[in-house]
Amino acid sequence: MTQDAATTRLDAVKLDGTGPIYDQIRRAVRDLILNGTWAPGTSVPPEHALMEQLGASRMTVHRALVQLAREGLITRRRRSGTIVASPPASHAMLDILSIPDEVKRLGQRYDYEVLSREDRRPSAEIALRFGLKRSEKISHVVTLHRADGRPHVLEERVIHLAVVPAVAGEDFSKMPPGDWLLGNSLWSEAEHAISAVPAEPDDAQHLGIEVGEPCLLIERRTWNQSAPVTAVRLLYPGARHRFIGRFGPYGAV
Amino acid sequence: MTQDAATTRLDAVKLDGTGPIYDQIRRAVRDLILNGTWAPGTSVPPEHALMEQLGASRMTVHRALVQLAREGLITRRRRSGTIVASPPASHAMLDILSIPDEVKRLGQRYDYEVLSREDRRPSAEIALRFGLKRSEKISHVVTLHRADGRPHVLEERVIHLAVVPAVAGEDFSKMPPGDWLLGNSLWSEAEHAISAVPAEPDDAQHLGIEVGEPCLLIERRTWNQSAPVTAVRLLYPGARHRFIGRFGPYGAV
DNA sequence: GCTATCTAATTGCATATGCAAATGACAAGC
DNA sequence: GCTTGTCATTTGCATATGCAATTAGATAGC
Repeated sequence: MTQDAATTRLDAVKLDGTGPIYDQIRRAVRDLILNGTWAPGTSVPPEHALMEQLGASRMTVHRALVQLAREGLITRRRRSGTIVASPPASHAMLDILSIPDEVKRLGQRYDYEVLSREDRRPSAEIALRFGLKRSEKISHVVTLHRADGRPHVLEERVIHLAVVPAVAGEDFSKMPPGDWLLGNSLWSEAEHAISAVPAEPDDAQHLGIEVGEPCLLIERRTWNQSAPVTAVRLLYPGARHRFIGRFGPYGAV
Repeated sequence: MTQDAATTRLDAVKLDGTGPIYDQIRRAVRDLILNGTWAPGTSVPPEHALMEQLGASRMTVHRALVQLAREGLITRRRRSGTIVASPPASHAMLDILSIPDEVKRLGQRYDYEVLSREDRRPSAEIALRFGLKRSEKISHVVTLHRADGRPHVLEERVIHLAVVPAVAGEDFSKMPPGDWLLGNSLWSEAEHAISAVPAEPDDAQHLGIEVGEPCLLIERRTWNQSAPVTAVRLLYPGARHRFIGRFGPYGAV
């Protein structure tokens, strides 16, 4: 079913006069998508409409849209028109991915348990671990994910209440925090760090492994327009997990 | 200094007649670069020349070259023309990178030592570890890299002699195997796997850590046109190393 | 109601044309 | 030799035009 075109207001597209016209158009549309003005699934005005609105030739508009399509922000089909793409669920080696999906892809049964949940200013320990200011109000959630009943990964997460206020009313009983955030927050940038660490006593108990056993630690922080959204530490029992990626010398294969 | 244009034979560009013309051109040029016919640093024929040779309009040729430039395979400058780019030394989180560079970027003094070197068919143990057939002739090299005199990473590598025959005459006294390969082989595809493992006794001794201490293991295999080139296991003391990457929801930031 | 057909909206592609911008090469002048 | 200026080459950008391919939606026929 086609979306209502009224959801993408044509006059929202504004050029900034710097650089080539096609690139001004590209950036204008890109920004409308990234800041959520044009939501995924809504339709982008057809080339003719943009052409008249912006006073550019169709080929110039076309060039901008083709490039956005190659970047994956929009998808285009003849006659149907152009719609805003949904951010890909997974890409490259270590994308933001859903742990339920990750487990199901391995053909295992998934379940999870929220071990603790606190909404308040961070303790000194948590502030240190996640690089927070003590004054920032956050939600702190610890979740254990299981595959076929066995501990799969231990997730410790902070969510910035100022950026994602809706989290206050969510108890993560239907969906673990990572998946809930995918649908309830926007992010424009992420940073990963991978390291190998020995399991601490608490971690070892939750994961059912020996203290000191090697674990793969993935620390991820995400921002939206430079405002921190969430930070997470994912602790995987090292013996059971590998992360795999494929690519070519110039990037994509 | 500009390269001799004679190194890029114009008649080497052949279209295959499938798909849009601009894409045929793009693929034809891309293949000439990837298979080494047009070496990095050599100049690509100017748009006018390709246009006449191929019987396409300049805009069509232009479109193909602009796209290749965006993909990073060529670099273009007005008046100077178009030259084949060198593969980027590093990109994204876990690219093929030079360990000397990695150490120097940390501001530390680099040195290395080749611990062993054997050119022959693989032992059962090595074949298992790298997924080789016992019949393939390989070179097996173990190298310890140091930063400020301290062990930094232990590298164990196999190189396929059939694909990189020149390795037989190289003793890696001037340059470690990874860096030597960057200049003496081509690759079109790579696969990484990251995991956390406990240090084995041998590893622990070389790295100066305790047996069982967590280490980050990076296993990388590279191919050129589906022929295996090299496989390497890089063992980093986990406590001292992290790998960091940054990106946005749609890929590049 | 269901299906086949037609129509028109929309993107995809290629060409031709013209001018702008950057700059390597060379010549002129000191 | 050195600097300065001019010229020609090459890429960058935008427009106008025309046709092809796809297909959603309307229409006609059963």
